[in-house]
Amino acid sequence: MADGVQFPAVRVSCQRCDVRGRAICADCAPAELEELDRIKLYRRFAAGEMIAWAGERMPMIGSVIEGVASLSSTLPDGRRQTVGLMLPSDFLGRPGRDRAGYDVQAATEVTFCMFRAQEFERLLERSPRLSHRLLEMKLDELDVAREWMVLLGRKTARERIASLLVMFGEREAGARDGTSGTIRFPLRITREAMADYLGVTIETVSRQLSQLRREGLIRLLESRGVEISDFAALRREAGGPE
Amino acid sequence: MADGVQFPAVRVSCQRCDVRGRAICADCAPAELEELDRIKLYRRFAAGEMIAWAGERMPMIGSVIEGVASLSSTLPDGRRQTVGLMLPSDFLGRPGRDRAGYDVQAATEVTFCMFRAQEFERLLERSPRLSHRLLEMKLDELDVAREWMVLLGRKTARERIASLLVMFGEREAGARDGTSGTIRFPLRITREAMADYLGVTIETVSRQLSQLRREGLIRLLESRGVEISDFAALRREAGGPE
DNA sequence: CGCCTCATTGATAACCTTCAAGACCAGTGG
DNA sequence: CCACTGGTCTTGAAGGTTATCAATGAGGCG
Repeated sequence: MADGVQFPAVRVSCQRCDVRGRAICADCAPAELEELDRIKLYRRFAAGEMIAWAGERMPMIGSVIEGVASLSSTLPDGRRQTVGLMLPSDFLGRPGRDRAGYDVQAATEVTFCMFRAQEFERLLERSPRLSHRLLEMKLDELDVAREWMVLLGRKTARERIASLLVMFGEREAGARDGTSGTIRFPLRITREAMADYLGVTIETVSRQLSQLRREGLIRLLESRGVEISDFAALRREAGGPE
Repeated sequence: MADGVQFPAVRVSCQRCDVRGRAICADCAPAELEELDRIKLYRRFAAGEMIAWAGERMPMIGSVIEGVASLSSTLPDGRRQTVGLMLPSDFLGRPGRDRAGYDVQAATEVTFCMFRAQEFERLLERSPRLSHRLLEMKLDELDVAREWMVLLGRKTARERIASLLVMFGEREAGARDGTSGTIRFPLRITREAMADYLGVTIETVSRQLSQLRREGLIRLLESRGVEISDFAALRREAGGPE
């Protein structure tokens, strides 16, 4: 695990935490929360910084508080595929394993709430609420991973881009279905990160975004912003259940 | 859940079960095993039979005892992607959800050890050993799913076929690494099932298998059998970490 | 035997990658 | 102030890989 040298550790009370209520600690009783509070540590990582390397020891596990971290695998010849985007409240690391299964990289600046793996595991054994919550979260991750398998295995480049925009848009605007108004939000991640996640090249990402722009489905704003005037129309381009 | 009309229910003692020791019940104490024994039911499904439909109620969950079941998603226009192959000992179903997330189909004849979802969940709440085991198994599934994302996102058709053969071969022969001798095993599933899992068409599966055969890396035997003389060579064709 | 499913093979075309060039921007140092 | 550099992004041209369409063969079963 890299030292976040340029970003010193910070202490924030769990009560005031942004993801309290939807992170691993969501169901904790006050006593459990207190225990977590005692062994936790906030740390920040700069955009692009590695948080862990596949196969290396990873003594710290924990929750993403803010920002986006990517999990990715690299083939021997350098081809890379992102297999998960960790967003605020997601739990990073596998209790019971002391080595990272993937490269973990901060895609944006990331604030991370860390626990020493061993201490956390001990707490996990004593707390059914905590382990039940972990199970639920990992089952959700499994569903997301499988949904992404459909995208990677069967969708066209155009549909992949549209799917990503829809996913971000829903997160951003709380835009469940009847999103009639105009949505505008920052993509946050680079074209390369998008390409790695979508299983295409950065050129294809760029071309498809331009194509959607030319067709009036989206507008590209500065500093990686996008504007979607007709969210339902974009969703139709995403090629289904999403 | 479809009625396995043509295959009547069977009772088998957990003690004599093929997957006892690696299924959900692996860590169970005798008392827990007895409880499972009481609420379980063996059922067989014919090859091709649907076990559950995505979005439909799925009142039974349980372990695959024998055979292969596929989890797959279908896009509105009919494109289909298999997102998981459930092999003997794998646990099918998500406790806490009463609807199936995917189409579940018997790819071969399947023997299934079923529990009523509600009864199983009650047991799960009372047994930390059971729930811990479930967590471990689902975390393994998550790793497998992510490994497959790399295949779907980045590997060539040739590498996909080779990867699948390597995966089956390892399962079959317990062929960890130093597999020097000739391996021979049945693929069990149709070309269509392979294609759905690999994110390619059946024609591509067929062509790549023929190509590998022409190059002497594999031999195609009757009734879907394959023979691999140089397993390490095939593994090299699979394009990496596997 | 006819019909069905499953599998193989060929021809053609579409889609996406690869290779290449250039735009834009921020930061740095002369 | 401006040139230079590195990183990010866009766009074009060419080529390769895989999908699509189509025909045929092999095997099982009524």
